[in-house]
Amino acid sequence: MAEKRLYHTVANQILELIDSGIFPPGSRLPGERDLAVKFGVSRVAVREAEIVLQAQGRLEIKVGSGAYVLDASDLPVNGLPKVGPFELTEARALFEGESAALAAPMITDDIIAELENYIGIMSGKIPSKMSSVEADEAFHLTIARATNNHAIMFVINSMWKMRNEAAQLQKVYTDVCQQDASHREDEHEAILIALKNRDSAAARSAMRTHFTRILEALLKDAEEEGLLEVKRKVSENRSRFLLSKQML
Amino acid sequence: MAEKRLYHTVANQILELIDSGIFPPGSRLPGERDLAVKFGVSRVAVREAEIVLQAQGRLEIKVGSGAYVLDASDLPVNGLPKVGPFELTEARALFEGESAALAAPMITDDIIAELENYIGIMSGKIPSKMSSVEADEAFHLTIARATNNHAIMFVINSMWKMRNEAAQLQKVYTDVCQQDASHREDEHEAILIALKNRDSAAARSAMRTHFTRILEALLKDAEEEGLLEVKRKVSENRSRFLLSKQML
DNA sequence: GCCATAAATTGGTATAGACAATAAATGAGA
DNA sequence: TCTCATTTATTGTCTATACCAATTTATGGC
Repeated sequence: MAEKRLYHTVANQILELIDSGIFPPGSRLPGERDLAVKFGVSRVAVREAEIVLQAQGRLEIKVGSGAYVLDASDLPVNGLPKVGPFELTEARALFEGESAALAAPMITDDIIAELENYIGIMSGKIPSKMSSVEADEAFHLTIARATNNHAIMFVINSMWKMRNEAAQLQKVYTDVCQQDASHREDEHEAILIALKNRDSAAARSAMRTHFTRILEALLKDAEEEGLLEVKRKVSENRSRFLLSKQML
Repeated sequence: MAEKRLYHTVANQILELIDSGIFPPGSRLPGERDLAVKFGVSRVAVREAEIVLQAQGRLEIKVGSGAYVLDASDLPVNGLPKVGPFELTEARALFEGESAALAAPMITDDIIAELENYIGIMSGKIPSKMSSVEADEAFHLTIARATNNHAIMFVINSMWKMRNEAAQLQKVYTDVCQQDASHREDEHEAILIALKNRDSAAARSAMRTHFTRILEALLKDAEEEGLLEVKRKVSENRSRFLLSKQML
């Protein structure tokens, strides 16, 4: 394990101490001076190692206090958190609703034509190498793109990544979607019409209705499985969602 | 731009040199010794800054040769997009508005007390080691946390990261915020009252008003600078924003 | 012009010290 | 005995200097 830079080997040595359980998350590891003599290196080497570990989110260094081990299991992997289907759908209802509302007044005819194309692909009327779910994703991302706001595009894109990168989520979603594809078609059509009319409120409402239906299908689906733990969460979420429906 | 650690400010200074085009991707930047005297810091500080930039994939350091600028465009997409102040504020107005609206019906008294504390810190009435901007950040993130939705927390958190990680954005924001801190106090107070009343619509409206004011301050600020290129963008954004105001 | 060698440049590491923020120990007063 | 302010010790931060190793550039003989 001959590293090029000294601070690399030191960083790995520190990580070994952490992973071996000697310094569990939350604990404070020895001071720079102690580690320096322990590893037989200079303080700057230890310091540089801790700096990169801090940059990687593995340590938190507090001045005058010490370096504390962070929980690596939290969310460093993709930068995306692990979320459940209810959470994600609720968030998408809100955020994609706003995305559509903002896009409505400024959408171009070109983009509307693009959206029509995606709807055609999803319904199978337009042949394409694109799959149905890919067209679905493109539909929502294109609306976000119509806002000309990179922050919004990033958010919508992140939502879809969360959906795709969790295998469990993916299954739940495809189950729900395929089970009533006709609803989905109608809902997408409604969104498109609202955008064509440049009607912000209608676009927001249509988008929310879309996700509302998905969420209700998720709830129904979860209830059928009849797991006790799931049921508890469902009732929680159902009440939450009913509240959020009032906000419309 | 008072950073906590020296190497942070140095790293940002180096990034400015890169982004300004003085040191395009592929070029070699001055030696550690030169940069040290140029920035008026020690060589170690420059070195630590370059180490973190290397960890972030922005630099490649070759022993005996120098530090070379890497192309920032082709680094892994796990990062955040670069967004302008207008985009970010617009997105935050929409998303944080929904965050507050969802939080309102289910917020707990504990969290409300926490929010009150942050407001006190921002106004200086409650002494704390927290800075004003840190309290501001905590205020908005706490509201997102009150939604109990990890996807929403992720989004709001991402927004704040975009704000913090762009040195340019940071400056613009602090300029605008400090210039009328009293407005900010009133607006935060209004948000808190709406949450206390568990009033979704009022919470959304108060949050949007908050960002609306920030955006208008940004527009005014940009106009005063009178740069031609900026002016063009401003007029674009102003019209867009007026449209989004109609949606409220 | 070519190429091996020497010199200058550059990053890498070490040491020692001063400084500032924080935490721990101390002690005076209630 | 408890509380709180003060002192003391610990810890991270930054600087300055020096030396080493790797690389690049200059040099000089061929």
